[in-house]
Amino acid sequence: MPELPEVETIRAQLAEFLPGATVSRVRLRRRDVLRSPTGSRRGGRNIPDWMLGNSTIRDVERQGKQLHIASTGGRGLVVRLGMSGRLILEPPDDPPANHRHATWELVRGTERFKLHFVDPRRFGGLFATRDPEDLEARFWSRLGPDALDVGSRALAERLGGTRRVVKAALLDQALVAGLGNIYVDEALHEARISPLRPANSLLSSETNRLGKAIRRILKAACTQGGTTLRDYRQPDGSQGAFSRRLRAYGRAGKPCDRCGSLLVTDVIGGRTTTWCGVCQELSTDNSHLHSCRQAAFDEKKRSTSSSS
DNA sequence: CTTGCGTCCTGCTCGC
DNA sequence: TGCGAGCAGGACGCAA
Repeated sequence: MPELPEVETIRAQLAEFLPGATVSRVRLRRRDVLRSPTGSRRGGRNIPDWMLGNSTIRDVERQGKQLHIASTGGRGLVVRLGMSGRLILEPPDDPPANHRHATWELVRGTERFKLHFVDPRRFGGLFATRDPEDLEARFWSRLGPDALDVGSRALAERLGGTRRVVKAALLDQALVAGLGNIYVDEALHEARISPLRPANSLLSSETNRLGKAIRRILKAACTQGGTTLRDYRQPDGSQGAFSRRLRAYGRAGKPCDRCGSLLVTDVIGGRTTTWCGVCQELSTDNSHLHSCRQAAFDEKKRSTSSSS
């Protein structure tokens, strides 16, 4: 399930191969995967144009979880990966994957390769853009600041503007762009903030911690090539290595690695959420309690590790 | 306007 | 061993 670090990993790989290459042929096997700039799912005779046929790739950009493949002529293609979407660079002798809804054949000098858009669950899609202004107006202006380097002040301002629980607010791409279920749980755990806190109840000390946690975790995950769970793969087929560093997501019932309490789970903001009910505090004025518990936990850890 | 919930879609896991 | 139910989740539409 690609979130910002996964999409950034994909962007970086594609940015090595695509710029300078020309699209010699396009195939769209499932028409409803492509949306024209008017929103139509039927591009008619324009499909090759909307899919960048005969144009040369200039750059591959990212904002939040959205990718944009820009051509030198101004047109572009926003790629949303949704849940199960993948972009696969296919060496000519690679076995074909199922659910290849779109394929681009690319040429650069004597070099030829294919790029496939694969998306079994079809939550993702391709969105044609006419030019950079169109991209800005219909896509990127609707996203909040990119989570990879969101400032703690910007974050505080935006969280302060909504009464939703902080878990739901952080999943909203218009508030901050790039977080999904995994990294929201990780960031809230690291920042010791309960997912149930109303977003506008956070103190500035807490939004500072949260901002730091978001940036640190996303950067670490980018370095590791993302988190691989189920569907996600890099364009070259390799897996991300961040999975084993998850401390909250997917660890319901297991001990919190900060205080030892068992992590709890519930549906919050429509998404399965895992957190520590003890050290991710629900109220604002008991951080002293937290530090006491942590000291006790550290003490316990020291004594058990020294005795074994 | 803001907020919350149902829906889409397929593949995998779990339980009987 | 086989099969069906349940779950996973990003974004959007609609309702309160």
